[in-house]
Amino acid sequence: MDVTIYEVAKRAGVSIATVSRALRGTGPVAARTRERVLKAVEELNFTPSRLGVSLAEGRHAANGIVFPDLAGPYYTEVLLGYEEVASELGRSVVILSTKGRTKVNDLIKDLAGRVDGLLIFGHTVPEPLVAELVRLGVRLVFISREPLPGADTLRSENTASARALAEHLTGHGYERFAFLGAPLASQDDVDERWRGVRAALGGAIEAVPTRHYTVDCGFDAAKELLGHRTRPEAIICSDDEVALGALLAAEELGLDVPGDVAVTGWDDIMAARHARPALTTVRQPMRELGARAARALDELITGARATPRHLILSTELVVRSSCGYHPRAESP
Amino acid sequence: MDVTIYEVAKRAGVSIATVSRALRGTGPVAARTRERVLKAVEELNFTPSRLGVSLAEGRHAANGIVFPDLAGPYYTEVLLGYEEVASELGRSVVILSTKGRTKVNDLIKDLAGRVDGLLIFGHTVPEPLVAELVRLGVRLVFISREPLPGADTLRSENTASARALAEHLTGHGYERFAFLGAPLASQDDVDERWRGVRAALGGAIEAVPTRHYTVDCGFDAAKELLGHRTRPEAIICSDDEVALGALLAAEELGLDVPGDVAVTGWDDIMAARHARPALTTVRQPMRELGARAARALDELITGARATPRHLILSTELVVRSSCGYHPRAESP
DNA sequence: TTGTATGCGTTATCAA
DNA sequence: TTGATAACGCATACAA
Repeated sequence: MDVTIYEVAKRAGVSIATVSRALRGTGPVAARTRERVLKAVEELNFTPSRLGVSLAEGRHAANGIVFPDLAGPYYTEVLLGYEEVASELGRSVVILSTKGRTKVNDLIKDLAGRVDGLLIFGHTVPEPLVAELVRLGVRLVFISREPLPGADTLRSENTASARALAEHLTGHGYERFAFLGAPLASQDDVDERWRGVRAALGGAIEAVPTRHYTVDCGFDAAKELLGHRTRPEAIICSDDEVALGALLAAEELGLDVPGDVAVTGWDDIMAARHARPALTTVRQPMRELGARAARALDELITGARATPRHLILSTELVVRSSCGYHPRAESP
Repeated sequence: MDVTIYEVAKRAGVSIATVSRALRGTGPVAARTRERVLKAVEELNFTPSRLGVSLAEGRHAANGIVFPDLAGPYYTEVLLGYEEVASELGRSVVILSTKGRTKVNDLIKDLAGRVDGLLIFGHTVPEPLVAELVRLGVRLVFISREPLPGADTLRSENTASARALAEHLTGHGYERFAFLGAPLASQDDVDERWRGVRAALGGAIEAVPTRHYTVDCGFDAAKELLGHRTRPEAIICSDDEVALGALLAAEELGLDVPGDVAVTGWDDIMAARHARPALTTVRQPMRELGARAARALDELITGARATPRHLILSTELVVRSSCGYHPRAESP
């Protein structure tokens, strides 16, 4: 844009203060004056400079979001819910992917300087920097991370879901399990899932790590795993994408799912419903995580709430056909 | 952040001008002075205010992106390429989804005030507003839209790919076709695809519109279509998601693909490879579209290039198994 | 009801 | 080599 409040003021024959008041309704303005101002605004096609407003107001009216990668539906879904609510609250969303970036710290600091608050996934941001951000008073909300002081955290329930899933599978009569996508480093969500199923299944489950949580990695690891003479009866995957890979591997090996081997996922991404066979999984409310994060951030920023809050959203076991035969299979 | 350049200056015993110069290397600073400044910066943990910098520099160092929706892999992939290159060029990315939004114009104007340039998908933005943005000198790049004056446009080739696809299908011996996801309003890409296959296939193809370009809509429309007594031998879909829906519909109706009916998609999203049967489709370089858009915008913003450019990226026919039996079927 | 003047945090010009 | 100081575009306390 180009035209400033001064030109509007001059054209309307008033001061810039009056223009500002007329536009924001932040003080008394005579009806006739307001009209003149509005007319000038219209004629000049004036839009207040975001920079000027932000500088004067001392806020950006923008939220940031930091994720490792946007490939795959999980982060996208969360982002969707986040952006929707943020926009509703009058805030823009500035994104930052850390995948393959060097100098992540600088990028995040820059981002922090552009927004009023940050949504951060898991352990995307190095711990020392998190501490620094907290110290600087940056409003923070984390998704899928253990609680920490000075920031909100938002998670999905994992342990109980893991038990429910394990029990459903033992109900099918399975006795030998594998957990595909086992955590190498501690990735909070996956870690909880793994510990949950292991607690329920005891020694009957074997951990099989993947390099990443992607279809391809799931495919590779499952192919290796299923090639063994003594393959597991059921593969519990860390997430739906890994599970999708496992499904493909089974098919390539000529194995029937769930006849020869059962497979389950986690998250309930859209493709889970469309997979053949349809994937049994644990539904995680991804969009709601994003939406809640936006609201939580808003509370923190506006000061509606001062003390951090740590929320755990509940999940739901979604039984489809990849985990075994059911009397009445749920339709996709 | 909180500490300003004034505090640094005071601590270092110099003026703010010197601090600025020392930090940006934009003028002569004695070595000893620089050291004192840097030390003060370090001790106070000073980071220049983005707002101050932007106001003084007259630029945001940020790009915007406007898309209808982020659900589905297409926009996500483009966004990924866009953000990556933008970040490489030192620019943040501010996103805006128009899906389900009222007052889209205001949102877009606000966004335009936050960034140095905008990437816009197809006809997401109302034409009058586009004209206004052009008039205001906002740098614009469009993806998937016919060329217009005053902005860059970036597209994938559609017509020739359509012909190649049509010829491949007639090579299978099919004679009755349907185009699923036919354009209701003019949606540029889909429109070109439809016109392309119609030109190649003539009267042998029937247009079947869907409400949206989603799996669900594809499913519904395909179920209806395949329920008829005289169903087509091959369904050419507007895009992969619609095609995925068609695959599901066929399965639900007990129809074999490609035995009873052939199905093809467009885009080559990740799920296309993993579909059963694997989807024959036209690959579109989605990430590269995003990456190129970011570079084009940068050229426009820095002034490296003044005149708009209209680019068409080439596509590739990807033959898998959903379109018919091949002597040596390509592995997924 | 309106106007003046100041602050917001930089960069950059021009003197010194 | 350094320092005052004027932009940059707005909001707002305070005065009139």
